[in-house]
Amino acid sequence: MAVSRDPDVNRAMCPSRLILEHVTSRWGVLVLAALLDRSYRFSELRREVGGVSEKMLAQTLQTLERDGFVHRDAKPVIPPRVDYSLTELGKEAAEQVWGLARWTEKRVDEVFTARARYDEAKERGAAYGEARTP
Amino acid sequence: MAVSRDPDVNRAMCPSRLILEHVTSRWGVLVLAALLDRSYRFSELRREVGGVSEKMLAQTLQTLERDGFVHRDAKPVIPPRVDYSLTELGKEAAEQVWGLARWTEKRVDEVFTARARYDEAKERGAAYGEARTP
DNA sequence: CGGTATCCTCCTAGATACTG
DNA sequence: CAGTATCTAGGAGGATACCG
Repeated sequence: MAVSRDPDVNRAMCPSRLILEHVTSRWGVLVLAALLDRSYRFSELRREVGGVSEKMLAQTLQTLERDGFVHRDAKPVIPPRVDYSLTELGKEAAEQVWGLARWTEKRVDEVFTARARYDEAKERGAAYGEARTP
Repeated sequence: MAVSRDPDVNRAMCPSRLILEHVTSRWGVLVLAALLDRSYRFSELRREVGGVSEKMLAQTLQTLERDGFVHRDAKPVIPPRVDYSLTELGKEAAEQVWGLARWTEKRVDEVFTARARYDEAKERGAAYGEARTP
């Protein structure tokens, strides 16, 4: 039988995996981090985050809104004005992922050192010709 | 100019983003969580995690090893025996992501409620025919 | 301003087959 | 047992154009 066309459904063997995916997604992390400071308008957020396309920002915000992390406040004025802010749940989420992000930044040097060591070891292995069969 | 063919290079505007991606990746989370309990052999880990292909498990382990989170201990015996365990850095990483995962699990009900509310609101919007132009 | 709709291009996960 | 090599479908995400 074919699996569902909705990727969210297929990966949802564990539902929390999906939520994790949403909040740790490339733009999800940055959006949550930005909104932790204050509320933002769409274009403002786009500039703040930097490098995100309209499509991806809209998609990210919709996902986060649907999950109950972000509140969307669309004012019926012309020109349109839409403000995004964190819900209480979203604030918790943002603090969690931001905590992880901060930890990661703290350890980035150690990771780089580890990588250099790993790559050098590989290099040496290749140099001493350990059973390479090309 | 063309950007690099290595996705890790392109996404690395922020190096910590990459590390985050490695530890929160689909299988990364589960591998770290498993190794938090004890060390595992390759096939053992494959069974424990469940649903992971050999290729993806190998790739995940290599990435985590390169980042300095996982220690690979290959014993020169026949048949081969390779044990994987967490380094000190990896233990920290695992605790961080596991913390996030636990938080997510705790809030999964609230997220589902939020989603139901969101979907229902969309439904109603469509039902009352608000300016749909198909 | 704040989005959608459409197209299009890579990337990546997974399946399969093979090796030391 | 513990992986590597190769192939492929399809999904993620960017570019572009358009709408209310």
